Amino acid sequence: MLKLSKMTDYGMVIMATLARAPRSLFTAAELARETRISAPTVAKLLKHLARSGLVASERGAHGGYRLAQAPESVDVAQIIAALEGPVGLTECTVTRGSCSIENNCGLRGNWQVINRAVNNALADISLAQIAAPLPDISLRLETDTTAVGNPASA
Amino acid sequence: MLKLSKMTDYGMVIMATLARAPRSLFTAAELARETRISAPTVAKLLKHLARSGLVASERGAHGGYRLAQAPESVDVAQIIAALEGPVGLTECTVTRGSCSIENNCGLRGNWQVINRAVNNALADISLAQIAAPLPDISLRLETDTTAVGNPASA
DNA sequence: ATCATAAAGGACCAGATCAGTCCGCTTTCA
DNA sequence: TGAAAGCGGACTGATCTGGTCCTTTATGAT
Repeated sequence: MLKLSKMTDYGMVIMATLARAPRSLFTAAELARETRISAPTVAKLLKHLARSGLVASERGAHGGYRLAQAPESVDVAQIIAALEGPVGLTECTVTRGSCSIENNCGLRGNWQVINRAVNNALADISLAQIAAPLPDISLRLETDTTAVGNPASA
Repeated sequence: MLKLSKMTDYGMVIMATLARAPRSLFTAAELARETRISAPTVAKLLKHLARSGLVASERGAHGGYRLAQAPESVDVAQIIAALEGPVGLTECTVTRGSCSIENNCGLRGNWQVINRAVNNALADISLAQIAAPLPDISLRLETDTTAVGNPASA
């Protein structure tokens, strides 16, 4: 299905939550409550996000996490990369010599281009757009907006 | 890493091989030899590809597989969809009600747009381009063609 | 007719990966 | 000094993936 891991998905939700109050400090527990994701999982994710510099942490009694950068300057590709490594549809484009066919195949170069195309698609979308209550991004990315319908109103 | 399954990867190699002789009939065994992928695996893949209409099969003594459509009119997104279902980065965009957060999340609509962007990137590349010995596709998709080097010469 | 070839379909298994939890340690503030 | 909160990693159970095998069906050749 070419889907990203649930963890990454959760991570995106957490990032979106942080992005709606970009300057505020949240404890892991608060974020767990807000997102309905289990506390240990949230904690784990936040550690990863902190290590890759997407969120800033403050330790100690009144510690917590906050976004490290403005929501507008973070993109989806970055978040995905932080949580599951760089986008690479095939093994061979990331780790050479990992595929038994490598010699016969000859598609390697082409895959690399495809990866870049996908990556660009993801890099075109900012965290701010993801966090926005609703459409916003529908317009500029695609004319055909089938099935995006969703009657929310802040 | 947002990668597709090895099976899909192999499937792509098989499709590329078929595409280099679009009218010829290949037995599963021949394709296995040519691609260096194990025979049972190739057979399995071909079954899937046949069911989704990307390859045509002929049973019986002189049977085999051939491409069902011209390489130019098949795209990467189709092949991926055939082998691992429709592109959908998150569960919720494919199967509603599968995510425990679904209500709180609010990103669903946005994800759908992202999926479409990725899908378009993949649909922009034809099987013919994938099967081409080399660059071809480098130019039109991306200016930055770092590391596509590969000294093949049919 | 019968046999060999080849695809169709599905059952099956071992191993890897993933989601999720838990622990002990460190830092900060009251 | 103790409570709150992050840090780092180990661990486990369940799911999924890759890969194999077997039986059945269809076709062509002898």
